[in-house]
Amino acid sequence: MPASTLYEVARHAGVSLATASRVLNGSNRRPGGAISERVRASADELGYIANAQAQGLAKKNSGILGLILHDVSDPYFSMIARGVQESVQDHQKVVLLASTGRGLEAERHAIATFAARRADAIVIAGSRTDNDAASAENSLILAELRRYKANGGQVAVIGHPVVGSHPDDGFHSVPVPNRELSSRLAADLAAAGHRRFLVLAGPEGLVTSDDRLAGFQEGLRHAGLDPADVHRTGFNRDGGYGAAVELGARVAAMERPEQRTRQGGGPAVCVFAVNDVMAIGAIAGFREVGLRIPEDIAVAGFDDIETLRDFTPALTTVQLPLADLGRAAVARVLGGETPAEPAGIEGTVILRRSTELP
Amino acid sequence: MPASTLYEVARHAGVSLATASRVLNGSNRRPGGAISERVRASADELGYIANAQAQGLAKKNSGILGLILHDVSDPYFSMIARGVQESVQDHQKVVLLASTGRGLEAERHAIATFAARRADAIVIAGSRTDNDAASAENSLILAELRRYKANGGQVAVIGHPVVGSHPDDGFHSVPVPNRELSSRLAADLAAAGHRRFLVLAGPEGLVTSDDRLAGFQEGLRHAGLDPADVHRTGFNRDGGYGAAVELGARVAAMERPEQRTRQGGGPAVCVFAVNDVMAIGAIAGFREVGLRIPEDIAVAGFDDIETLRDFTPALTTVQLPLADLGRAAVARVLGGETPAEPAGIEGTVILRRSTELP
DNA sequence: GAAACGCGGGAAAGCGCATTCCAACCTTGC
DNA sequence: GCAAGGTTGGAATGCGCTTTCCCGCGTTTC
Repeated sequence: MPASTLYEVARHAGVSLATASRVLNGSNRRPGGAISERVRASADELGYIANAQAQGLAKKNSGILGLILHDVSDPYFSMIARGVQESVQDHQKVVLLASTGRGLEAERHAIATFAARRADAIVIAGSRTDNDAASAENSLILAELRRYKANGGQVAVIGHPVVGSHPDDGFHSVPVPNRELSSRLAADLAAAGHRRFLVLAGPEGLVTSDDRLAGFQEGLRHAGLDPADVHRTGFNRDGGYGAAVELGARVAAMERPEQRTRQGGGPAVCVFAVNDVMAIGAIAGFREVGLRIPEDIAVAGFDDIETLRDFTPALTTVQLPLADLGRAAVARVLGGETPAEPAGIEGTVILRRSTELP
Repeated sequence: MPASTLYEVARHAGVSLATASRVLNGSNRRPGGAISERVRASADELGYIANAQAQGLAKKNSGILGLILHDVSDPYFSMIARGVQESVQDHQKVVLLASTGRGLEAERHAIATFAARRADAIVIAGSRTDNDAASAENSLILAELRRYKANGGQVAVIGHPVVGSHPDDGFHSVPVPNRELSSRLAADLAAAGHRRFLVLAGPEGLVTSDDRLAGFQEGLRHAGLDPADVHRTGFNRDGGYGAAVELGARVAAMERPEQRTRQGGGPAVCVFAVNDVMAIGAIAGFREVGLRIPEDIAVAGFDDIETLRDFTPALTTVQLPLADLGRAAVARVLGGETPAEPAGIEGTVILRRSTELP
């Protein structure tokens, strides 16, 4: 029992294909009431379901939005995915998902796949990588994106723009103020009394990580403090864990500068892990080597992942409206209610127990 | 600059449409070497990208797998999504995502949408709801699924089968041994010395929750213990939190049965929250009212969510190979390397600090 | 009352591709 | 050397739908 076609519905209702099409699938010409009734009844009776592929071929749009993520199971991305998904649903479209596992070639491939499916728009989330090793692949990605755009597709990137892209390319972007927020985090931490810092950053060239690092240092400088030490590691939980185990003892042994003047304890060092899962890993690692948070060492993260809100000690972090990021990206490419927020997305520094001083 | 078509490539290479089609998009007839070369070169030069919609229309499959989830941002589902995504990628297909937010009508709509796109297969994850209120919508879902299947689609359900479905329907399923594992958890907890239990369950009719509850009681019975008290609440973090705040004081005041015989403390009650996020919420709630875990009250969860592995105290839970669940579902519907695992999926009870007795 | 007009419905031309026939060609085998 | 069988490339058809164009009809206008 193959699905019934529009043609069958038309015949069953005693009208032409054109008429059936007009009444069932939106057209600017609405056939007369009686006929519409009849067609709709026939469609119902036959259990007609329009073939979206054929429609897509005939009209020139597919109703598909392609979403490219590094990893759906990462809470950062899954939250963005949720925002995208919701918005897209409002637009009566559907989302096609691709996970790249941070691979640039996989990303290029995903773009090509979406292009092949004639996706109306593509939203890319996830940090760009910008270093020599990646430059060849970055330009392939750029080329693919340009071709896609030239064929009428819309592109939005969440976070840093595509490496090498030019404003004229017309790629939309939803900037994430990583730099500013990290700077503010540094300022707040300094204001709270922290003096020495260590940043657990991702690999060099990972733009999000680099931005957060740079912003943090900037904030420190504004506060009149020395720049933080930097330790590069994996941009994930294990990176944070490994670094903590490796550095734990050394870091804890550092002398707290004002220990002489101000009585008493508190951690000598405040560690800023450039994202929450790294921070969680780091905390686990520090504990592994016998350090207490925040008594022996303070830890701050970035993202404010929902699942981690009940973590103990409560994690100091920067809240990012992840779902909104996704929604904003969709608004950029599919139009609709784009509020006055093209200016950007807000975030908030949240100081919690993990960086508390006695 | 519209995308170039196969026809243009063929003309550019001086061959027929048929030949070009045969060399570029897999066919069982491979044209001769020289010609293939030429066609491929032309395609390259013109930047040809096959139109998947047209291909889908001509062949009768779309290369699309539809994935239906309750909520992408829920770590349970996002992990399944990851498994599905990976497998699907291996099959050179693409995944279409739908989130229902636990709405049955949304689920039906998602199925219809996927059917319209002529998805090759549909994978449904997420607990079924089985109660009177849902029965009308459940049968609509069932009807939609049957129609989809009748048109040649494959269906796989992770967890409990579709409510009302009959084995003859031929829907694949990836059973999750919720009952057995909960039973085992109860047994292990009993063996560890716990005697009184409280289950924080989801709303009645939510099959996953009901199964875990029933299994737990069963395990308790086998261990010769009294059945646990049951408190129904939301199947999410806030449900756990609310219940904990509400019940905290009362629960903590309960007398530990063998307190007379065996010296000393330990929690009087062990709380089993039917999923990890509820457990986390419960822990936060209990703390809110001044209770310590596990000294004053023990808490266990279910799922072993990855992000929660570094939680303190480490959460006793049941590990479920979520990504494998997704992979298995894809294997069922798309074939391929289906190991000898159609028998089912394994899980493991993991006793951690959150239920430790002194 | 005739001409101009608007409107509702239908015929038909694609959209970009896979695939079934066909015809021409090239191998074989005896 | 010739027929039978196997290849190979091409013409044509159709997948299910949208949309343009056209035609016939009932209205309006002077």
